[in-house]
Amino acid sequence: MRQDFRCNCPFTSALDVLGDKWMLVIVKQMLIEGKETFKDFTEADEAIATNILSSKLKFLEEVGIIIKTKRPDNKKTNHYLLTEKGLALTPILLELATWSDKYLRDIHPTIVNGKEMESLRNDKLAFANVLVTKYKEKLAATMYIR
Amino acid sequence: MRQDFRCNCPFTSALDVLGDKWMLVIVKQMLIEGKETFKDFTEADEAIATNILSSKLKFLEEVGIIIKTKRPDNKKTNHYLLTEKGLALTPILLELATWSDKYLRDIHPTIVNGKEMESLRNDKLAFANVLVTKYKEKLAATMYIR
DNA sequence: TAAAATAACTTTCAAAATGCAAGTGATTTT
DNA sequence: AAAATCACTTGCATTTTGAAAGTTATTTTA
Repeated sequence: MRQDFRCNCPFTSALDVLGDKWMLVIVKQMLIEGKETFKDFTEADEAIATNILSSKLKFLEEVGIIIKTKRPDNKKTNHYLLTEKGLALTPILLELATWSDKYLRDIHPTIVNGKEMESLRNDKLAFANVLVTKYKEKLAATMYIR
Repeated sequence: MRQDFRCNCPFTSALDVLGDKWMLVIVKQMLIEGKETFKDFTEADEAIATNILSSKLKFLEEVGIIIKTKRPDNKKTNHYLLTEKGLALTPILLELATWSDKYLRDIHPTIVNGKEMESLRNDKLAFANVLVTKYKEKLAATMYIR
């Protein structure tokens, strides 16, 4: 899956990479829901088809947003992890959720609205920092091999 | 074009509406490049096909991100304008551009990097405020009818 | 004021992306 | 050793996207 950019606009170029139904959903599942393995993703609420998942993971890796690793004790299971480039998508994700929270309830009233959402509304930057810190702590605490 | 939501996740729901190649590009063209008319959009760098443009404008209107207006002196030309809900997408757009600026240059070196980008890097919030204020001033200074 | 040009689409058809369901092959687990 | 699991791939139908040409109402120009 080779990447073509429509033009030199930074907005458009971001969307050339991220602008589809799945890319940021997968990143969200990794960052917020702790999903790592192929199976994890297939079991998510969003129910992505395995062939699509496969191609999207490949593309996310090509672009450098994730890397594919294994645990030392298991040759079968792959663990997909966010890189710095991937973790840097956090602010985009949080702005998306903030916008949903405020402007999408009129046409989609069942959007979740729990503690997490409140905490995000309260202090977006702090929320981002906690997420990224926790993610990095998980990486540091676990043995992954490329 | 009816909208279905995959689940109740605020992140995913935002992407159910915005997650494609075109939605946010059109919003960007309106907010940053001052585009208003059907023709304006077809002449942009991104070169959207007219049938796609037509369907996306319809959807943006359905969702409440834009409204379709006319000027009092012209019955032919439509002017598409951002609503509050649409203007509230500004932070998402700026985060996308910021991410491109920092993380996409490795695979796309010709991304523009001028004064605007520097100003955005410098103070994202101020940049957002200027954009939104200017847009609202334009609306206030011009006669549009629904 | 009639003819030409323009704006905003729609239609048609081809190509690409998405999605479902059913494999496959290499580990792991029982 | 057999069964189960994980990470996919394949085949095919459906949906979305895209290019190109056509349509209609309104403006502009000669």
